[in-house]
Amino acid sequence: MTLTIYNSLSRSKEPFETIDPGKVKMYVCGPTVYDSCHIGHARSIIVFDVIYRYLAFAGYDVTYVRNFTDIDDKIINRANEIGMPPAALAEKYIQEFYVDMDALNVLRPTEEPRATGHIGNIIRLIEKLVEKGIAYAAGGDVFFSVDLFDGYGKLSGRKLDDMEAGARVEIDTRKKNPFDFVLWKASKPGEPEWDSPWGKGRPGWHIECSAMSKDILGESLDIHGGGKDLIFPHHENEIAQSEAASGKTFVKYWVHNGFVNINHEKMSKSLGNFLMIKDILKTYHPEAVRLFLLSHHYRTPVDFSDEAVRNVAGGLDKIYTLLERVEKFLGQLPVTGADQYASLSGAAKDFWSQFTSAMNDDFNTAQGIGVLYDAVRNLNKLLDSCEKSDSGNPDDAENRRTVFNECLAILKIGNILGILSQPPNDYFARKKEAVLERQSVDAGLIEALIQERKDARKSKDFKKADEIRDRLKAMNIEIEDRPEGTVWKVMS
RNA sequence: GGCGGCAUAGCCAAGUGGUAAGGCAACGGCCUGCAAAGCCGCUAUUCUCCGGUUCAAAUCCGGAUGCCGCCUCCA
Repeated sequence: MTLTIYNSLSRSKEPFETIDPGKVKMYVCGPTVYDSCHIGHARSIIVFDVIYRYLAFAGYDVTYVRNFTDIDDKIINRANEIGMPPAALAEKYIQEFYVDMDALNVLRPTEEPRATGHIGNIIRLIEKLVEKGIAYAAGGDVFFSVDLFDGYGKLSGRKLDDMEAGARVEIDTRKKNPFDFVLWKASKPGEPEWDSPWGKGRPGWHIECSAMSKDILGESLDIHGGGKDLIFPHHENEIAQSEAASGKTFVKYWVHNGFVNINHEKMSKSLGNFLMIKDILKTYHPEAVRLFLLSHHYRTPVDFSDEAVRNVAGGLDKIYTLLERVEKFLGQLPVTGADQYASLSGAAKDFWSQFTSAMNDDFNTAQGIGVLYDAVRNLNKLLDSCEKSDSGNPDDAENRRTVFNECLAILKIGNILGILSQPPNDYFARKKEAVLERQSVDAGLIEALIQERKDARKSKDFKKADEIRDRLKAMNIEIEDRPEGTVWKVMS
């Protein structure tokens, strides 16, 4: 089955055919680095991280570019507020961005250009537009003339005539059309500035992406992604600039992810309900955040609530519990590697093929996660029968092969989704640490209580044993009496 | 005013013409000293409502209601 992708431009799913066979040129709008990243950034970046992983897995040679907008009004304003040079502020948040992304197990793109590293290219692109008569200078600024680009509005479905000029933004009288947007902005005293044919200034937001994508990927891209809110005006303007300059189709597939709401409300400054990644990760395991975001189709809105994430975190525990079980059974977990796909057989192969079918249908990770849980249940069942010597396949070697295979399929699915990346012990240990720290509970105390309970059980004092168990439960600690001894876990 | 989206069980959520995935929660069973974990079973004759097309509709078309987003920096 071939990959189909929903294209915002045609508003329909289309078969994915790359410009150059076997190669994918993908550009995704990265953050403007003036503040910490919030859960909305996380969704966008995780969605495209999974798309990147999947395309690479599918055998494409993917060049993935994600930029940093490191010069912008917001950065300058914020820098002035706190009395910091704009460049230093940008650098600070770029470093913070990497901390968040590494924590979320996001792969580094092929290239991560910064706007300030492409000023020369940006100026050349603007010059080209001015030469073509599509852009015009006015008092140190340069504007793009939307009336002179025929396709303006084709991505967002807007017609210039239908839009309310000046409805929410003051009309600049120097503009020929109120919807003309700025390509180059004259600098005010004390602001970061670069020399240009129009005087000292800095680039407008939209032109940065057009210039950087062109420099690194060329005039035509396969995929351009970003949040839904970027469709207008940002991506509409990118199309206008790039296509006006090159005369070629800028992007084949426009991919946009939906928003994250918080308790049914949009994140906004006025509500003060921005959830920053670094704060969320204090409470939830990063893979739980990934699994939560990916359990909704990327184009639909997601409502973030503690209850919803906690439910998903429970599901992740379940999968790691299985991995722990497999590790015990096999001695070690299978290692994922591209060459091992061929070895998948039987049920493992079926699950894997169901997963890729889901992914081939416009990256339907929600459906794919359903397959993952099916595979988990199946493998648990198999281990149940393996552990009972009187039933199941008596051939131990055959059982081990099957367990290995099915576990490999699960890990491969996890690898595409960017989860199940840790040894189960580390996963549970990390959860334990987080909770113990939050509740200031001592692990030694827990061990002591478990030992005390063990003694009580040995002497058949079940009343006392149950009391200890209740006491641990009150501490959010759950215990399991396994054949090999009692283990404890933190409840999600 | 213009453009667009969504409505599926107690909750979350897939499913875009062939007879309702999955997760969480609840309940019954196996297992267990009792639990937990795991497994099995059970949980939507039905997909906001009203019409229409079709042998066949949650899926397509028309209408109604409700919720939401974009048009301003925004992932």
